[in-house]
Amino acid sequence: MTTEPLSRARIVTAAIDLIEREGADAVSMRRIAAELGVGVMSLYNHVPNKDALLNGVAEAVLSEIEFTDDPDADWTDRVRTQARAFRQIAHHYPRCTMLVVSRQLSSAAGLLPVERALATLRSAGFDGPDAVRVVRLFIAFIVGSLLREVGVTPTFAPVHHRHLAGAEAVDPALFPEVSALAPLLGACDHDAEFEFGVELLIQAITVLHAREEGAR
Amino acid sequence: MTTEPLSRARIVTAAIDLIEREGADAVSMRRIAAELGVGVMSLYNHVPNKDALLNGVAEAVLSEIEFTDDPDADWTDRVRTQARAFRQIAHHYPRCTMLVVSRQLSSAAGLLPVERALATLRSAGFDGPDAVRVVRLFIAFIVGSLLREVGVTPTFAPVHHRHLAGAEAVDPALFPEVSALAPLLGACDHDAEFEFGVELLIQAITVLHAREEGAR
DNA sequence: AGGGGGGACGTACACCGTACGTACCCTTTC
DNA sequence: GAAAGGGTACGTACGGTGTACGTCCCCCCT
Repeated sequence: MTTEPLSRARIVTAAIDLIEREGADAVSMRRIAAELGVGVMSLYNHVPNKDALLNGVAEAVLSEIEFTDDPDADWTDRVRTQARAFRQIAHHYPRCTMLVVSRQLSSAAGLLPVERALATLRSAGFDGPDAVRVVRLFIAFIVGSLLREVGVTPTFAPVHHRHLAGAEAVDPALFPEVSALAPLLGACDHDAEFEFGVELLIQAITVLHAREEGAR
Repeated sequence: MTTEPLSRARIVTAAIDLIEREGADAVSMRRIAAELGVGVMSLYNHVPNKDALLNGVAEAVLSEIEFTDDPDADWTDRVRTQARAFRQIAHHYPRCTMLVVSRQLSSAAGLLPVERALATLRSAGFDGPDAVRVVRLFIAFIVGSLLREVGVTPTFAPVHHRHLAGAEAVDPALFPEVSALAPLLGACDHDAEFEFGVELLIQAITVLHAREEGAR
């Protein structure tokens, strides 16, 4: 049996697999070591501590985003594409999403998406401050969307037909709107919801863009 | 000494205090018990387990949002006000924000904000599906903003002048835009950033609103 | 007065992250 | 060839965690 040498990369991918298979709570150094058929303390030869390992996981996931940027396309299309690319994480690594979103990584992995977004906006004619503002707006929207999609943020979905028609659903007297719109709130087409948000944002920054062009 | 009887409420507020004082990592059943001058296992007479306790914390924080809704105001003003009210949590309980945002609570506490938002939008003339979409859009934006504000989400701030002018900052060859805009990325006026986003979103849904009115 | 239920508490267990010491192997140097 | 050195794997051990379980005591109700 060719037991290839332990390495940071192997540890990180083992952690990712474990998280996707059993959830973030299942992650422990012992568990990962067992997964790799290795002593617990051997991990520490390649990773300073658990926290750094989780940062590694976040970076690895983040750096798998495929940015196929076509510089000739319309800037709105490029923005659309980049936003969708970012959202891919939630599909490829649903249970790692929380991790990616909830640790700030000062490494290069985290900077690439920003670089691309800024380049797109700058080349479209936005000035520096506006480009930064718009990027932050998009990131906030995408992060919030991913969290909802991953099932973690308050979807604020009502009790969602707890199994049967649990009569204890929502008190229509206290929450008239919520209970009236319960069917809509209970279901969520994440794709459609995301696209709606992206289009709305793009349209909004388009008028910002027009204003800048006009002022020029 | 009038040692008032242990209660779920007392436990939850002790947890909130502890989190705000020492951060979420400091929370342990033993720690909270010590804080209350009480045996560890006594807590379990009022709270089924730690997870439920943290849910209680999230609900308590969430339910402290002050919604002073003026039904006579312009609907855009009401939306603005509600968005800002939600953001207040980040200021009152900065270190609890992550908790509020990262657990889905199916209790009534989580439904109130949605109820208010839906009511505002419906009374402004949005139909059901659009109202739900818009609420979700706003929640995504606000959640994402709060996470950034609380310092947890990838601000994607570059190395932020690590102490001195650390020459290892950002490679301008790899990240030209990021390094060019580093001063802007390094600083973030959260208030301004939030207002920018809210105004842009409101403006965007205003045209959606106009379209609906026109079709009527 | 007696009985019963609920709250407070101590002990115990399985698991966690990781500091530290040890044994091995592989490479480099004489 | 031998010796020396460094990096890797590993076991043990410590202080911490959540919580299951059993015991005690007090208060209230009959």
